[in-house]
Amino acid sequence: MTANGDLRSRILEQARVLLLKEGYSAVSMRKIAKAVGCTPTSIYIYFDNKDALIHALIEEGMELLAGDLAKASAPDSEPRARFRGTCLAFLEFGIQNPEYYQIMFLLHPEKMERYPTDKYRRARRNLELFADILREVRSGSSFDPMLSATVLWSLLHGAISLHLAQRLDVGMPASTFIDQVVEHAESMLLPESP
Amino acid sequence: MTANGDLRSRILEQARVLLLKEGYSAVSMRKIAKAVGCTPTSIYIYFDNKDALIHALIEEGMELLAGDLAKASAPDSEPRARFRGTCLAFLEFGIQNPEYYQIMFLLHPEKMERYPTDKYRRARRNLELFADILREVRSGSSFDPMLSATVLWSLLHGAISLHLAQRLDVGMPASTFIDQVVEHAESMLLPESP
DNA sequence: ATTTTTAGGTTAACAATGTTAACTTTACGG
DNA sequence: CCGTAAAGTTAACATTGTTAACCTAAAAAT
Repeated sequence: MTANGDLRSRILEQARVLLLKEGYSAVSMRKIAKAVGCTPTSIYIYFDNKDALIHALIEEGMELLAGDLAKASAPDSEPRARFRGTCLAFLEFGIQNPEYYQIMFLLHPEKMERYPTDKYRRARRNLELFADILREVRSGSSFDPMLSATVLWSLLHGAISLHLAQRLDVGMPASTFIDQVVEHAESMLLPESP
Repeated sequence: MTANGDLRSRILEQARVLLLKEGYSAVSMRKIAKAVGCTPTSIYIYFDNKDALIHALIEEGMELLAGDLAKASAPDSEPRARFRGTCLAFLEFGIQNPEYYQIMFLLHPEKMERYPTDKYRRARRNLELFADILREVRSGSSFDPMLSATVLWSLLHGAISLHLAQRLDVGMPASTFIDQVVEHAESMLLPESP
């Protein structure tokens, strides 16, 4: 049974498929086991518990997002366009990968309490990416780049959250909303301090 | 047994206590029943299912929030101060009532799918409140108040979400972050469009 | 070559969950 | 006093995450 790919990766694959196809609540140890073709207990050989399995999926998502952001923030264009592109990439990721985004950033804290905090260093890396661009554009003026990046992150995260939770007005096209969010984000580039 | 307050309100009360004391996942029909002193099935006489019970708690939270915002947006002060106060009130509500905020705005869509959309009219009412203040300050300039209010909502909601999920840098004081968020929110009042 | 250990996997079970069918009790109108 | 409807309970079902005990096959040790 160890012939065709190790069981661990097959478990992860089917968990991801189930997650993307039927949503988070449909992901149960028994369903994954059935899809993989093993027993539920076998999963516990490779993962301490369901949380650990979900965490592995979070890792996958973080990898994906990091790739998207790295591509968008490649330093081959003007900083302002790069800023805009990176914001858009983050928003796009959330909208196009709702399940990934959900388990990465929207899961109940109580369910994710056991998630090791140091794994979120990758998230911090993304924050630094935004801070770098802000620093580049707003050089000189006295401001805290990481603080501003966090506020920017709040805006983007909130926009994705509301969109995914379908709390936005149905009469408001998503693209219009996204455009407005990015446009507002760009106001962070202006060094106005009245 | 129908002497001391109807069972329905006692169920709600204990559900709220449990929610605030032990968090969402600790709220189970059996625990509520035990706390109230009835059987789990009795709850189903007054609530169709667990979701319906949670929805009733959401109603409570909406009431609370609406009260806070109404107080903060009372038209007895200057519009800009009112705007700042209303933003702060929303942020404070989320931070001071994490469990309420969680079930109101952060619950998994799949778990809340059955929540009747029209109940969120109260949330829309809050949005209109922000839109009104924006309209008042930025009168004249061509802009969509509801769209801007939604972007503002995204910022506030994202800030609360990240704070509640403890995703913010531990070295960053919450008050500093909140201040920065409000300060940035105020940039929406400036009619600059380059 | 034979025994022992160990890693990988299964069977069966436990406790907790939301929910429901069937039964009992209580109250009230005729 | 009887019947009916509401209020509440008992006992169960199906599903969940998780674990203890067992099995099995391969590798290591004697």
